[in-house]
Amino acid sequence: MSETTDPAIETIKRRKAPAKPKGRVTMTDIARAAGCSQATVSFVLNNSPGIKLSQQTRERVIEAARALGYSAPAFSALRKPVAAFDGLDGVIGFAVDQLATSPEAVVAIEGARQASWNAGNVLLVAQTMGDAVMEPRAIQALTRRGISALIYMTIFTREITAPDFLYSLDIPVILLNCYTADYAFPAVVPSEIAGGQSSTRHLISHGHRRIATITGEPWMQAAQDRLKGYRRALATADIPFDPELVVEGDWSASAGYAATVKLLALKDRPTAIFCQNDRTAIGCYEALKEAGLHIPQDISVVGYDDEEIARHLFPPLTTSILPHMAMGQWAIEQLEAPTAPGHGRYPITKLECPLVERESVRAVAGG
Amino acid sequence: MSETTDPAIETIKRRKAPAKPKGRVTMTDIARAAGCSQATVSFVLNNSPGIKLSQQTRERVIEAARALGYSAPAFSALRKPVAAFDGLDGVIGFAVDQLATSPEAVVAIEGARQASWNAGNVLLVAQTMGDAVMEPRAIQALTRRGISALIYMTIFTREITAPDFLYSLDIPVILLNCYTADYAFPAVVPSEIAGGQSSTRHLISHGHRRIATITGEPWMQAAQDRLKGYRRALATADIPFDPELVVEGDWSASAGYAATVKLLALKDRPTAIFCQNDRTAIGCYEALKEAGLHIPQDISVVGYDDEEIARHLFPPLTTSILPHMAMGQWAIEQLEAPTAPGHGRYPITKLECPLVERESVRAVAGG
DNA sequence: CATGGCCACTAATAGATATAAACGAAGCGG
DNA sequence: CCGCTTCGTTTATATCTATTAGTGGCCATG
Repeated sequence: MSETTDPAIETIKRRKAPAKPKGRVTMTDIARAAGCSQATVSFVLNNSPGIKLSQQTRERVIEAARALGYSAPAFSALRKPVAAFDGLDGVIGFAVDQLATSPEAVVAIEGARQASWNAGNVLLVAQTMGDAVMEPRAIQALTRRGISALIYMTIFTREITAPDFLYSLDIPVILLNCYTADYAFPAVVPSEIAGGQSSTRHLISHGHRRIATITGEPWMQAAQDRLKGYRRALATADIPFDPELVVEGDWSASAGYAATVKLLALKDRPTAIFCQNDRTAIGCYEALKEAGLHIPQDISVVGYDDEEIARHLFPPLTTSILPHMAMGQWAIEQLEAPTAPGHGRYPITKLECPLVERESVRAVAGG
Repeated sequence: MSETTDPAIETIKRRKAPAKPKGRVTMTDIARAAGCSQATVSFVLNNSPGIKLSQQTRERVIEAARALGYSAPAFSALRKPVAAFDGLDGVIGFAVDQLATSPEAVVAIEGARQASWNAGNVLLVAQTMGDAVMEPRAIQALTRRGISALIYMTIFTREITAPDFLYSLDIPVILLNCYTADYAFPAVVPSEIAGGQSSTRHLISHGHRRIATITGEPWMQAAQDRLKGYRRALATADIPFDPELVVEGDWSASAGYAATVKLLALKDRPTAIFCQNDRTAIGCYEALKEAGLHIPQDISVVGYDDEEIARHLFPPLTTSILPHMAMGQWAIEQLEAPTAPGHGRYPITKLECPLVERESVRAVAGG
């Protein structure tokens, strides 16, 4: 006896099916939840002109729609593959925790924009403010719009535990200035170790041997790495490491001031100071000037970050450029590469921090 | 013998087709254009898993869909009315011509973000680069999936002819730092006239009577208005206007330098200089120092814009703050106001540029 | 207390989309 | 040459959405 071929039974089975937990939310579902008809839901959601509905009903419907997570279909095929070749308009999302607090975010966005502009890709920027509630909303606002890829940036270089939803996106995700422990996404960060090393090497090559450094807040990755680079450069040049010459700061100008005062009190004063960011260098300048020392005749100073102000200090400060522009470009290039990222394991890419020589370093007299 | 071109049949076919002047593009339309069935279109557009299709067909469908401008429905009711009261997530679009060239854009965005954050609204930023091709794309990337409102900002304060599509949006549009001749949108700009006036008045109130000014590029609105404010302040104080004391610059430091040199060559030197932006003031400082004059003992200087650097000049520069933060907030407040803007005629709102007093102004000796 | 208008909404249905099933062509093994 | 598969697509249909044409209740009116 063939049990599957009786047409009548088949029909019945299919009819029964309407116990449909299809997962998908329909207007009928909303109607049920809101206690009205599907037609009403349609009217409300489309703001159909010429239809009069009570405010009450409207609100109930919208509330129910939100509660059930109703949303328009995505048509994922219509998202343009972010493209280097054709001139069409892909949309790339750029999520960053903060835009305004430091210029780096804007610089990275600018790098990404330049890189994507030629191919005709549009960049949409959203701020997450590192807020657990708003971050998903902000990123949802991007993904709902059918972006082809997402660049996720943090202001501070650091390891992050990516929010869960990053893993379930069906588009390429690139991390900028941060990375995850599981290497699930391509990531790019500045090469702070190399930066610290080349800053220090720069001083060494000018004949300095007593080189002090003022660090940032020690729990920050960047501070650790810049210090590591400093030590490497010393080691490479066979200069013994002297803990006396490392003073802990906190990235602030006032800490730079205090640290410099401390360094000047040493019996064997340094001939050069590597300030691990430009703000610290500002405080350092201040303290040196108060002590009657001239930069760079009496003492050399280098900073880090190449903030706008570094150019306007007197004398202009030799410092290292954070490669945020290049990082933005890199992120886009990854997307445009023939092997656009899926999900797998990716190495962390580090980009160099080039040194800009200005006038705060001079060869040491007896060098 | 023509096999396909019987005119009568052609006509009939054409007549039949327009039976659907619905305007809306459907999958069936795409199918017809791509030479396949509606089902195939559905498969392609949804990237339906488990369905195998030739690359060729896929491409033809996607191409046709793009060509016909197929798009998902927007469900306008689901975009949360930008709301001061409830805690739901409206999405507000922020289009600006350039993000990176000057910090004002970011400041305005920050103002808007702060104002919208509490209400739970998300801000999405797109750059138009003032590009006729990319601007519509960028803004479309915002509007496609439903934003509740659009803020349209330019870097330079000026009158614009708004792109046509701004008029056909069904959401409130606010202009920031620009305005249209037809007053079709609420607009907010800095009150440059009042700013120029209060800068000048500040000098007058410190006893200055010979007050020079170095302008910006004269075709720019801001330059004209600041100059107008300067003249008004003089007039109010019954100080005769002396054309000798107005030197044309171009916002640059080098123009500020040259202009200052010119002013110092006057028989009757000014005792104060109103530089119409901070960069000009930098050049002005330079020239004054070279001439052996001390600020503010020998001569007072005020700037305009309150750029970061104004704080770090020596002496710190008294200048006027561009109210971009406030303008961003204002834009959001308009949206949240009970009478959210539709389309009509709106006055141009001007926000004050507050003066920050630092140390570059001193009362004139015989004042 | 019929009458009619209008308000807020629903029923019915036309129109669109998603998907299961079927179909024809190509390849292939026997 | 036949049956069996697989692939790429269509057919047919179930579902979902938009819209036209009501429906019933409420109120004012005569």
